[in-house]
Amino acid sequence: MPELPEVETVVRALSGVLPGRRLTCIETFRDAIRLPLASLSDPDLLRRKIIAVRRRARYPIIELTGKRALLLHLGMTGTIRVVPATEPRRKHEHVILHLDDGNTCRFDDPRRFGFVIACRLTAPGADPDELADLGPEPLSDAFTAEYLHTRLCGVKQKIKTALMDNAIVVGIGNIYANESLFRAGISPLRVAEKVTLPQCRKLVGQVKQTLQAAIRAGGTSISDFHGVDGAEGKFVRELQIYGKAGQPCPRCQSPIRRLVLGGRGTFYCSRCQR
DNA sequence: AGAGATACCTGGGAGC
DNA sequence: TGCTCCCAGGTATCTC
Repeated sequence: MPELPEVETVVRALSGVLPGRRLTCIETFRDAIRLPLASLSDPDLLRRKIIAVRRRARYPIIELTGKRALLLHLGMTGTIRVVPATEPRRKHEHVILHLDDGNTCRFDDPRRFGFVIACRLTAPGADPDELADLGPEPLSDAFTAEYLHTRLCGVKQKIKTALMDNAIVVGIGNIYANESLFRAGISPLRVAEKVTLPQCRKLVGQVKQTLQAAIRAGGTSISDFHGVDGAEGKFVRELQIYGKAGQPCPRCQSPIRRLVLGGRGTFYCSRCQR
């Protein structure tokens, strides 16, 4: 499943091959995935040159000339690949961008939780308005203990829910929220505003370390994709708590608990996490 | 307004 | 073995 490290990897790969190419045609194969695909039919997008591929949170942005851009999200199962136009279309390829060098950039997503939309930019290099409400990047200098502590002031949600709120900090999914809270020794059930500044220090540090470890491990955090090219994610081996209900806590050996928070599986040690 | 719940979707695993 | 059921996840949107 694409988490922030995977999106970063995809964006780096695309930025090596797409800039400089022109869009000659955009094919869509259904009306909508997570969002309608109608905005891709705008003829104004064609013949424009791709000038950059970048990332904000988990959204890849393919920037075109004329302050236009394609905004993407990989959802749960989305993948992007660049292959020759002659390659047969796969079952779940919903969008195919045709390039002026005979290649295509294809968006494949079996579960259709992702999307591709066309948008406008206020200036070259700017983020689209659609991303205006996003919080800071977790690996940036803007994500500090002081920031988090201030931001959690008055928040009655559980800390785990708050940590996954993109308005507070972007890119922390369910797996990294569980792992970071365990490593910081903070219960996912703790009310967000009750998390102290020293605890925020631990938490911010563990969020950064966990994400960086995932990037070093090659990204993929669960083994959804084994088989195709054997590219099973290595970070799954480093998980300490996620998916381990009933198993002994790696720190104190008491059984790991599971409950559902905000509709998501939540794993924690009631002894190590307070 | 803030917080919680729900819809969206399908492959894969568990259980019968 | 083959069938059914349930679950996983992020985000937009709804409801209270």
